[in-house]
Amino acid sequence: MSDAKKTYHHGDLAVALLKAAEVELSETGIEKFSLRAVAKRAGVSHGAPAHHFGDARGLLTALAADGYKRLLAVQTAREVAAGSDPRDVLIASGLGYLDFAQANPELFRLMFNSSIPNREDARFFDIALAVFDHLVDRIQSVTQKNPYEDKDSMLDLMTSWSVVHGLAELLVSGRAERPLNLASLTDVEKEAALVSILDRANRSI
Amino acid sequence: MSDAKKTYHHGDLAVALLKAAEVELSETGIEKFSLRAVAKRAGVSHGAPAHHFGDARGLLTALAADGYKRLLAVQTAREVAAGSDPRDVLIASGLGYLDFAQANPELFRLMFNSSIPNREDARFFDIALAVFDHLVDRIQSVTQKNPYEDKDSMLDLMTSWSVVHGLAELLVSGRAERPLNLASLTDVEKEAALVSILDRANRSI
DNA sequence: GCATAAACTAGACACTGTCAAGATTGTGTG
DNA sequence: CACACAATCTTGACAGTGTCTAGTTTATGC
Repeated sequence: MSDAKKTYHHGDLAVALLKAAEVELSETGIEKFSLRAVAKRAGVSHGAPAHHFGDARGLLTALAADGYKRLLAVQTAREVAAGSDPRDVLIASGLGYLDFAQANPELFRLMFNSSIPNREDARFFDIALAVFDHLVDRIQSVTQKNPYEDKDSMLDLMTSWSVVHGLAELLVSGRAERPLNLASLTDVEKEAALVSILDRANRSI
Repeated sequence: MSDAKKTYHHGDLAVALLKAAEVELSETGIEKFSLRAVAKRAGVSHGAPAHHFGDARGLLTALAADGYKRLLAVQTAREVAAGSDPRDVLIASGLGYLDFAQANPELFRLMFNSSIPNREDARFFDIALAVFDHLVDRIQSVTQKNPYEDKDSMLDLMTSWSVVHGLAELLVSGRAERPLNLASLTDVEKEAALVSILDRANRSI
């Protein structure tokens, strides 16, 4: 966009549209998201996105899939900084989940709170499964059992996932604000509170 | 609607619109919700709802507030059937939360997954607070401390809320389907699995 | 160099929520 | 009972939306 000539053919409109869509999403929110506004933001006609993504749903599916990729990256970044104890790594993985949600609230809502993304889409399905399987690995490191084979271990996984996801939802929607008195907490105190919650829920593992 | 004469003035259009809105919501989903379709369903012109609810957001705020009332009712119904042990009552309260979510998935999503309802609206705010305070009571019965005053007790509350809410989200969105193999479970087995998850997360309380 | 495909534009269509103006009906006051 | 007034509802208009189609421009392969 910056130093690109204004040619008829954009060059890499697909990625430009994804970037524009994310900015549009984070600024206007998912309910007021407009495909035409995205096209305008990318400096292109309102019909252009169709050729790359089919329809609005296609664009948002691609954006959500990219979100999963970044979610996984944030989680693994947290994990490597956590040390080697499997339980610590599991908690760190959860903190990465919370990091991502708070840093990209509208994208998070697109990924989890809306039925817009097409979950049958291959690329979306694969990366979403990869994120789930990553959690499977984290749990297995703690329980020493494969959740896919051991029923109790899968229940542990669902417990762990539920609390992390639920807490993320409560944070993103602002519902955790008052109960946890977040406004008055430093970043360190806030993280301590979140760790404390994750820890309680995972104590039975 | 059934035996009502087709008069110019409807009589109780407000409640008729709420009912129509809920049917419309559950059938078409929140993303394709249409105010004009609701008006048509109620047999009234597209401009009629405005007089009772202002705009679409007003109608959906009222519907969401009604949802909170019913959520609370489902929870208390579960609780009275649970006995007297505070921990059992807390788990039962959570099961009521899950009951409501699964019985009214789109309404649940409207209440928690969208920024459409106006949370500053007095009626919405009051009933939502009542649901939260109900949880406060349930936790206090277990911890013997007031979460509003005792920090640890509030962290217990947030843990409990997070897991219930997160599990509800995973159920409603279909993400819990495969991991828990829900399709092959009887109702009794399914409830046992859910109780098991809630139990694990609340074990530290 | 040229046919063909890809990329993009521009206009049309049906649909949406909201607003304003007018028609109809209920209600309270004399 | 009559009548003014307010509440209720209809109708039409407006700007905005996503998607479709036809046409224009450009890149690519032979």
